[in-house]
Amino acid sequence: MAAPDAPAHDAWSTLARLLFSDELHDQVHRAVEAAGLPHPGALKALLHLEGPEAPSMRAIAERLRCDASYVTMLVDQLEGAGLVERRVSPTDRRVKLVHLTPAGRQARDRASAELNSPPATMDRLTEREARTLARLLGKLVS
Amino acid sequence: MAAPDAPAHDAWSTLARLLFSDELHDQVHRAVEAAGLPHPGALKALLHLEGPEAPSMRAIAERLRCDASYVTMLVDQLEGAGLVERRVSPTDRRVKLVHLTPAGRQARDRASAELNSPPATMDRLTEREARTLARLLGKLVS
DNA sequence: TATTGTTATACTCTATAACTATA
DNA sequence: TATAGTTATAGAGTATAACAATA
Repeated sequence: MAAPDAPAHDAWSTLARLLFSDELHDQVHRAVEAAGLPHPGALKALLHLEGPEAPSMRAIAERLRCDASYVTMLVDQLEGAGLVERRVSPTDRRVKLVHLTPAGRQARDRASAELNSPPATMDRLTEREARTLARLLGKLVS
Repeated sequence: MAAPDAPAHDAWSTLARLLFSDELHDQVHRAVEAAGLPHPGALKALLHLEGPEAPSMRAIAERLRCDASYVTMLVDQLEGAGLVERRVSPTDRRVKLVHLTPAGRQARDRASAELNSPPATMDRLTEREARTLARLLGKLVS
């Protein structure tokens, strides 16, 4: 563990505070509403359907770190809202692949735009500072 | 809303990804355990008791953006664990102020230390970069 | 009458266990 | 027999509504 006065410690603890900020909390809820979803769990599932491959129920459960039975309910809701559809896998009839519908793609994009739109406090940074911030954070997530 | 290619947008979307990472998710749960709390909601409440002023039940509800009745249950749990105590306000007998006990202060500090300890990926930044990052993030949270 | 906090209650989110169908 | 998904059920987390005490 880094010393409590190390720059790395300072940077990280500020980041951690941001996690608990009302700012972020509200933004998630706005994104949930923007996509017309019942709760944040459904949003998380929808955002994980980003890639070109339609994942299986089990694959979704593993990415979300939740139980398979919960994915059943989650996909039931999304399917009820017309955002996804289940298709039986051509290679294994036990497996169901979850495909985004056009409406689902729109909902996901709306939610994504809402989540990624910077909050008002971002105005406190100059353009140059924002660019620096993006670069430094990029090193942490890659 | 900022243009999707603006530096502010880049910075924030990277930040958002980081805040939803499993890394941070796991760290929160370790902090919850370090303080001996039943769930993350209680941790959030405990961390909001940081300042010198003991907040009222209602003030906590507003900061946590939850219902007052839930704060009653939350403070019941914290009080049952000996971490806080309710005191009737001297100026308004309807109001109850929530004070940290010495044990509560210790628990909060343990959780805080766990939450603030930087993960391994922080090593990717030089000391100078970390200092810059801390400064820029600091502008966002103050 | 309006406000603070509590109690009683109900709803939502998530997990465990037992079951069906396919491999 | 083992695996993918579903159903039934139970538990935790959170909200709503009615209430008591104080202002």
